[in-house]
Amino acid sequence: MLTFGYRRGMSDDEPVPGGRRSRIRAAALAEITDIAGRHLSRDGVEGLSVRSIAREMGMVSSGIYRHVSSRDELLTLLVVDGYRRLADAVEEAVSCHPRSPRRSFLAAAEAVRRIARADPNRHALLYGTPVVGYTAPSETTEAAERLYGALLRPLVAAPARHQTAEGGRADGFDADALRRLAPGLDDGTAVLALDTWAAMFGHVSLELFGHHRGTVTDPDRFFEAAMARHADRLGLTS
Amino acid sequence: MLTFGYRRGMSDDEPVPGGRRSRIRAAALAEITDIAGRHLSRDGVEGLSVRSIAREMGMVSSGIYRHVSSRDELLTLLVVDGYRRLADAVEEAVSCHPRSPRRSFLAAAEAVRRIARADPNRHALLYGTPVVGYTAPSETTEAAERLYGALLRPLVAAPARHQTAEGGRADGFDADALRRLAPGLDDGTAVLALDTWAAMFGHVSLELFGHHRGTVTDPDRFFEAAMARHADRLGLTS
DNA sequence: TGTACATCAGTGAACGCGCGTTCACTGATGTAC
DNA sequence: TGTACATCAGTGAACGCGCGTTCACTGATGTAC
Repeated sequence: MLTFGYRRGMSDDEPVPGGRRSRIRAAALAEITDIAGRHLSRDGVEGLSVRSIAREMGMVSSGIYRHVSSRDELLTLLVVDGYRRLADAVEEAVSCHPRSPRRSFLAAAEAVRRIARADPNRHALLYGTPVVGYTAPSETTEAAERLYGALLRPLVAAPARHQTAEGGRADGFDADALRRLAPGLDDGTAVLALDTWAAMFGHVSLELFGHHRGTVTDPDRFFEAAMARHADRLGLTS
Repeated sequence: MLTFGYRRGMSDDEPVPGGRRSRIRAAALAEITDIAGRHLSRDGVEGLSVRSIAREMGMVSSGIYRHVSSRDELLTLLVVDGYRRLADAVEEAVSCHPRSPRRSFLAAAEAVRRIARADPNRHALLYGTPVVGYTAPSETTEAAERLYGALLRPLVAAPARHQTAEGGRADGFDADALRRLAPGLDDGTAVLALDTWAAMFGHVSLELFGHHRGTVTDPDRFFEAAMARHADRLGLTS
């Protein structure tokens, strides 16, 4: 659908982007997201409140509702932002090794862990206990898809190492859904990828949520070695 | 240290176990734990409150403090209980297949997932986002050890499939710590076991926390197939 | 066996806290003619 | 260019909520002599 310049009187109530007011508005929303993000990092989701954000902005709590319709919308902003950060980091890591799928894969895994460790409460928002009473809107899944696409990219080059029937359907998953994120992925690699993700996010969450105490002595090395084994399993030799 | 029958005047302020009063006391604590557990299952940790438990017991909120010193102690009770349930289920699953390590392993994994799915909020208490402001006392780690011991049991029979230097220390973990839970475990199996756990808890958490939407079509089959691949990887053939 | 005393489970009121959200409002800023 | 009007970001007060924890107390139950 094509729309021309003349925007006045359109049913869409968003003001003309680029106007002074809308720039100020955008800045305010950015400030809210920024403060909310810092509160999330510091105190976790439970410490995130409309009132505390308003307080830090030097504003009355009800004022926030000019920019955000509810606390849930605040959460959505943060979730989307969290996936964006992860996706950025992984895309960058992958693009550093254009000739080596194995190195790309390992760098992507390290990036996921690095970002998570840098901000455990944000990791917990994405991969920990779902927030009660909050149901993530579709925006969040869309944000996540860029991350998963980036994680799959190095695997498209992986040799088929595993047998799976009918596009994975007989094994309980849908290879085509993954292929939509990373065209060219074969079925057998898709299922190993899902398994690798489970191990990857599993390792990171177990570490951050305190389950490695006593057995894992050097988490950096441990994770690196684990991911190297998964690279082997995926047949990523170079 | 030996103690004889005469307990009156001991510095220990616990009453003689078996006395009428202590039986009533134990029953009250059991009721509190039971109600707390039901509230946890229904509403998650955040919905767990001293006041709501008191309300359901038909008691005034301050009365709970006769039995439990703080909300945190309540959490500890529930965490310990959660590990106990898991450990019970896994031990039973393992003991069903005394001749087949592979079947034992698979049954143990299924048990973990079954228990978690039966009570997602309880799973989240153990393996989800740590509760802010709560630091788990050593009782909880002790309770967890029975679970991990049971999970390792089938693997003691596994053939060494992996090379690891110096008891795993060079790879960032401590094989001896695991051997304390399951004597006879070799280093190479220990590290694969940790990786399998990451994948296992990873799969379960990703599923329960809503990250399988769109890609996993049949979670039962998917998990079963994933665990079968891990059994292969561990060299559990029979 | 009876009495005096000690224990202690449960009461009721209070303290002090923070939260999300609504609503009528003010006053500065933008816009149409 | 000047004026009348519309927009809308931020205010301030209020509603109604639930929470953990303390503390002096009552009264039933146990125990020692």
